[in-house]
Amino acid sequence: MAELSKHFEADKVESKWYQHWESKGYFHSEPDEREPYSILIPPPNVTGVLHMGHMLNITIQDVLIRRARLNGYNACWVPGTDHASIATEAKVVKRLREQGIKKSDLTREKFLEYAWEWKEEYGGIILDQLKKLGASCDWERTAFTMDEVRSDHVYKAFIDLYNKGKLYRGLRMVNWDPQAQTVLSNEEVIHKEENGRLYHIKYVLADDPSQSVTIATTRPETLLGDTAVAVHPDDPRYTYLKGKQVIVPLVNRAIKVIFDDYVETEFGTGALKVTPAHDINDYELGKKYDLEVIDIFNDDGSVSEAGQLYIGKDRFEVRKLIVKDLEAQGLLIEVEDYRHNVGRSERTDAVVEPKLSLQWYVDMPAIAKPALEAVETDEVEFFPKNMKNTYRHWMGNIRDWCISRQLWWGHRIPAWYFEDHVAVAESEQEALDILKNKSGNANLALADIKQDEDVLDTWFSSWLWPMSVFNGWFDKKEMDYYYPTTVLVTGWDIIFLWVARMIMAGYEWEGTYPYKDVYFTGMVRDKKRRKMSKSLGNSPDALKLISDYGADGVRFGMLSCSPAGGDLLFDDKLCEQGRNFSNKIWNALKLIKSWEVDTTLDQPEANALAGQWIEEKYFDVLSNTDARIKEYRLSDALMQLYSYIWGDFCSWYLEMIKPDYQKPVDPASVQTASAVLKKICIMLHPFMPFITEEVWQALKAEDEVDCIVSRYPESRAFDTALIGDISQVQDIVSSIRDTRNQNQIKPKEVLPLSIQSDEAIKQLFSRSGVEPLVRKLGFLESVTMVGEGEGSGYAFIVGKSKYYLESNEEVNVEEELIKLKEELEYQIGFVASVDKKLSNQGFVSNAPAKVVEMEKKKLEDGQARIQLLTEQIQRLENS
RNA sequence: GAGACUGUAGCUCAGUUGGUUUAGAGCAUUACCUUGACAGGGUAGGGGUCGGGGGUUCGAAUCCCUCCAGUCUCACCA
Repeated sequence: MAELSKHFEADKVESKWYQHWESKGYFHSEPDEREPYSILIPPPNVTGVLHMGHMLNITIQDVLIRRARLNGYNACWVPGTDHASIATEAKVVKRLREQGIKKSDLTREKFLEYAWEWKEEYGGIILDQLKKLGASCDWERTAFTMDEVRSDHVYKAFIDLYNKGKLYRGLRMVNWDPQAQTVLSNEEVIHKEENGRLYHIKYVLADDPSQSVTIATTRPETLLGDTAVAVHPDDPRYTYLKGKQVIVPLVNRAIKVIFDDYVETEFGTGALKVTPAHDINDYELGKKYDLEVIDIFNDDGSVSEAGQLYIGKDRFEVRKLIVKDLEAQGLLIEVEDYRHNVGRSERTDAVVEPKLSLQWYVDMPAIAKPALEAVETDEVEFFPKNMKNTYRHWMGNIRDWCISRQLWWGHRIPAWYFEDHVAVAESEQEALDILKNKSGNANLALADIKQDEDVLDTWFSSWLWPMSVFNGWFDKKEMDYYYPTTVLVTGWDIIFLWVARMIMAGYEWEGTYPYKDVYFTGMVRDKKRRKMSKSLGNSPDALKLISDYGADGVRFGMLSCSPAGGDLLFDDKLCEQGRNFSNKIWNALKLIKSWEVDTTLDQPEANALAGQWIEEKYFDVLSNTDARIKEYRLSDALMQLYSYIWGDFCSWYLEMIKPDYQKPVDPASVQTASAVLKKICIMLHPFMPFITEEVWQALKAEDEVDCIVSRYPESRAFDTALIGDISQVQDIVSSIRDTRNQNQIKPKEVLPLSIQSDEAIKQLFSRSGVEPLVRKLGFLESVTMVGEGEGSGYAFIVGKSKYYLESNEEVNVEEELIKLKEELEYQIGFVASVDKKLSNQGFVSNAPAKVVEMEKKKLEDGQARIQLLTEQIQRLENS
């Protein structure tokens, strides 16, 4: 074998193995007789580039899928992207504009051509980036929400819901994004407190200009569309307004005054202007009092003809102008600063404009029930559990889902119109037949009917993802095998947008859940707990991180701070730790490989014991890790492996069996060390696939398979007595080191040790290999059993036994006494607390026998230590 | 406004139905050691009255009440 490099060279190794795995087809899955383990990627936007959230998400999914593969499941991880209507259309429009092309100059078909071009060019970038992280997705299955198979599902779902009466077209007040010029669902509107102003404006009475009423509004520009002023019926200040009309300033329209207890007398002036076209509450008032609805805005947020004034100017510009004009006319009474909630578009950040319009809706209460129950009963299990609360609350108050979007990029709504008639159909021809029927006009031609111009909300395709990726409605073969999938891994921020709707869709069409478990990851934040964002510039470059720390290092970093649900405070340091960990493993391999083997040597007892121990401990860790992962506690699982590999394997085990400098080693020890390191590779592989494959390859036999497709060792019982004994050995060795440390004795200066022998000690040292092991690790010349009162040198206590490290140095009696007395004090306190417990009759009679036993043992041990300490103190004082 | 969650070492967090040596881990920190596996490594240490206050219990970080601080979700009154 070629000389191993000083450090683990991640970049070379990663591309090498990824290509190898892919070319061997290890990531690909086909239904077979094995049990499936399937995961669907939460499809990232085609517009996206890899960011920290993806990295976390992908790493977790890859851990689960690689683990399933190693456990012998037929593991299938389906990747893909979603078409992201709003975001993608915005990017395409921008790109066209840069080329001097206006969207409005293009036909729908031409625009879509450009859009597809854009998608082909950029849509795959993020998937390629996932590969850099080591994602073992089945790339042959890569899906896109707008490809043919997926689209077929979307249309079918729409038509089916419509036919079942669970989808309708209705006139409603919607959230309008004037920048993207489309409607948004409630979930796409982000409400935040912002600084605004409350304008007090005077409306004079129509029949008596000397009298007036002053209203308060945050949006003076909407007065152009006012059709009433409202006050509370019991408000004594406004009784004079009964039966009166007031004049809308500037436009000079006479409107009526209405009296409704919706108005809060406390707020503002207690008088409210009513603009039914531009406020949801005003709209309700309008309906109640049959008010005129004047829509004063164009789709881009500029004032329309209906506004009469400021026509064509933007709403925020108009706000300024109108304030000035009101002031000029003496109608602006007061302006006060006011903090209030403003809704902005999640995608464009434009202030959302409430707007009345005709849109398509899904009747959510009609389909929510089974999905709510499924989560309540843990048929679909949430990790962490408390996400159930959030889910329950939203599902219990669910509102209809507005699914039309006034865009071109997406699935065009399969609805055709003729006059007032609507046809929802798979094809234009079918729609024509329906409309002929509905209108009673048999001569209706294709040219007479018109398809809806709008497309569907992107989530309307995403919610079908668990079914559509397997072509589930048109071919049962894969569907029956892979569905329901095993687990969904996603951020909690899209629980409503996506997760809840997917569960609903699962029950609506398949009668069962889309996945058994949902693992909600936290949001990645920076050290200061700020959300990672482009504008803050605090989001590390994902690819740079990988090149700096290696994919394994970054995976380690992401995982080691990823409690489910909580925030994840990201710090480069964690990746550095991961990189160092890779390096540590690499060097363990180097060490073992560097040993010269002498086949004539027998295995020393100590090495045999060490080998047994590290093997038993392996199975301890294996079963522990297994339990953690079942609960999706990946961070814990990884920490277990980290401390086993770094602590037990490298720091203890390798030191135990290490031959003296430049001495050869026996074949059995190398054999065990290699075998355990190989098993470590399998165990760690899901977390850190590259380093483990590399090390595995260096150790594996010619005819052995690659690490990625090998099998986990069967979990088995392990020898707890042996593990306990070695743990005692470790305690003894640590105490020896501590004693040296505290007394400035060189760590490797070879000294004799005597032990005041007792039953426990005899038993421990009767195990073959214990004595030489203690000698080797403690740098001891000899280990001698002595009787009570014998032994000299630095004394220390482990368990309830006394040890003496003999040294040529003069023992500093005074210092030694101080230490011993401190220790004695602690032990006395300890024993007192235990004794207090045990002398409490309530405790002894109520606590379980096991607990009482434990306390008695604590007491005994403590008392024994007190005795040893007291003796030692006396001895020193007398000397 | 309604609800949820969190508060444990300098930092990030574990602590499973109240009971395993008078509270654990990782990182950071301190001292010492180390030119032969290790972008360092090793060894050992210091550091917390578990947000405050009550209560239930033989026993509370863990259960209940209350206060304080923070985070988030949903809904929103101009």
